[in-house]
Amino acid sequence: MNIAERFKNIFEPELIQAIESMAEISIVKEGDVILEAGQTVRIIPILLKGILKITRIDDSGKELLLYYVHTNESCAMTFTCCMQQYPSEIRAVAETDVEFLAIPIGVMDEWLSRFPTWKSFVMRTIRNRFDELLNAIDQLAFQKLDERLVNYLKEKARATGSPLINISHEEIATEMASSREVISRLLKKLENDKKLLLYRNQIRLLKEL
Amino acid sequence: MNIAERFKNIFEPELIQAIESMAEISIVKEGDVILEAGQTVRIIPILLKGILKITRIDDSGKELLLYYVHTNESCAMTFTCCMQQYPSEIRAVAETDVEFLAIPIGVMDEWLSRFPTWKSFVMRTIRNRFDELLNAIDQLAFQKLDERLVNYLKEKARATGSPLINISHEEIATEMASSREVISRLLKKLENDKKLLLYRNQIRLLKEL
DNA sequence: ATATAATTGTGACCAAAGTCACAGTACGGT
DNA sequence: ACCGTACTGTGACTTTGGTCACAATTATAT
Repeated sequence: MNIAERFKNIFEPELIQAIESMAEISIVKEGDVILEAGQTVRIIPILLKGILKITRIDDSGKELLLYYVHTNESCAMTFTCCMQQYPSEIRAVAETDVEFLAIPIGVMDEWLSRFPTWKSFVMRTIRNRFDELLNAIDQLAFQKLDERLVNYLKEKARATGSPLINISHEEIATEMASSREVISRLLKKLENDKKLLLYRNQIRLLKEL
Repeated sequence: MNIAERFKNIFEPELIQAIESMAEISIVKEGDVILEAGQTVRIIPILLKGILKITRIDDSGKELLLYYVHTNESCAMTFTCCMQQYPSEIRAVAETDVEFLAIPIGVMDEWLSRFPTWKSFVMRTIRNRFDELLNAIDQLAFQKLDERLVNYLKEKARATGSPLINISHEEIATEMASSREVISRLLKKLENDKKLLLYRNQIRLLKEL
């Protein structure tokens, strides 16, 4: 699908033209790091295909999943970072193979005044990310680990569109800033409760979950 | 201090004029709720005096302090909420007596395109609030309660500009989504370690903290 | 095919945090 | 001065989650 076709419902024609003339298409493989914490933000990504995973890294290297960026979405952090050339606070990794439009950050300021649809897109994105960060905070502050795990699995399934999740217990533990043994035990309990099925490097969520 | 004087370094003259013609000044007392979770956002507040406390409320009523809004600052949530008239995700309470400019949300969209200094103010605010939410997430995900408590106390002292904090253990427990007994014990330990002094409804932070 | 590495399962133990119960203390109002 | 209430301190216990140790299983590479 070309850019004009894809965005004709959310961006005005002049903006689509501007995007076509300024943006480059980037393609990265699953697992590739798009943006490392601390790096300076150089482009605004708009996803054409695939899923980005946004995580927060602790000084000691521990990690926590914040949210996913889906097709036709962008990452709010880059908007605000790029306005003043701040370094990134987060890490963005390709959760699947990913194709995205890379828009140079220099146009941000001008587009914001010039294109109403860009302004709404930016504001909508920022709002969604705020909500997701608040959701992460809710989970951490108010939920126990077993509830967080169920939520994590459901989100993962929703993001990938499949109840079959390919991941090891170790990876889950990392993304939830917990430890492998604890996750293994909680998963086993969920399996005993007929909420899911466990395989090696794979989990099948059942409708009971 | 009048508005023109106060904002002459961050807002352009036309914007200051616009603010003067559109904004009302509101005065609220310590403890007053400016915005309740779920309420629709009707104004953008810019603080002239005092401190706002922004908290997140759980379904079950549990609470968590997110951040403070200081003089000359605004709250990013309202920016993004008001663009599309969403209900508020957070509660805003006057931590001290507060005086603020109430700007009707209708002007937001136009000002964003029309005044470069308003655009930077909005973006800077959003960026700061993102950072603060990320900080809250770091605390919850990676720090133990005793470290969080120390951090909480330092923030409180910084916000109010005094090492003498007027608060009960119960209130601290609420704002940290913990329980009173645990907070009492941790505070006692900090007192034994000569990091602070405990009084009734009052805590004095020592320089050793 | 076999060795090696990665993954999973589990028991035992520990540490952190929450809960319960209750006592003692300080404060505010009459 | 006295009473009722809010606040603080603390011991005992429970739950949750993290750590250690080690076994069993499955995948991968040579």
